[in-house]
Amino acid sequence: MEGQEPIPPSPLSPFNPPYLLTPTLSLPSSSLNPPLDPSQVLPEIDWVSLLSGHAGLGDNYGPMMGSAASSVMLSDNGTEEDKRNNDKRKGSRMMKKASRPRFAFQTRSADDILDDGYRWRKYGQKSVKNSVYPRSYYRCTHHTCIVKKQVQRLSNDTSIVVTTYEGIHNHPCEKLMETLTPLLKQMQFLSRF
DNA sequence: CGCGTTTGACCTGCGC
DNA sequence: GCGCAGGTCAAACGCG
Repeated sequence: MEGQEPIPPSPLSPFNPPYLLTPTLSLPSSSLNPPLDPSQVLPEIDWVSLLSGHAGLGDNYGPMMGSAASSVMLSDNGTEEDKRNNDKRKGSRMMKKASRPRFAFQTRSADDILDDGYRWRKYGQKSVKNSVYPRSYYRCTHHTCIVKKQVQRLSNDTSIVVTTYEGIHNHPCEKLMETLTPLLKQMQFLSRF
């Protein structure tokens, strides 16, 4: 992937939900990186486990977010309706195999958490095999939103963070709304004249 | 006090 | 069936 020309964002991208555009990523200095060469990174990261859908890696493999990251995208449309919905435990403990779109990408950043405008709550952290760094699990804090993301730093290139999103936000980006609300009010005010 | 993080336990899926 | 690895829960804790 060449990553130089502007690449239309993927419709499945969590940064581009169908109904709204999020502002450009506000990453800490030096985070928006030169395009990564995935061939250097892919061998180490376990994309299959990261994306852990059963779809093959090659299914949807393409660039996204311009030069910000190299990425892997796939949507595992859970074809088989799961018969194992027997979540007799507290609530629905083990989620059925996700039928939500998953999207992974890499960023070069000193911070594990990139500010994508949404609010996330960490609900777990696990050390994973073949990786020095643990994988962190986050959920969107919006009460109606079930989007999750996983964040993991590569062990052979510690400047690279792999973020995997699962699902699409069903609510507006809060930071964007914060930014836009005053503007909208002003526009409404001006439009009266 | 509310919200977010930490962390150990628990659960499921999968390979052998 | 067993063990391992990954994913989630929830109590405890910290912070503003």
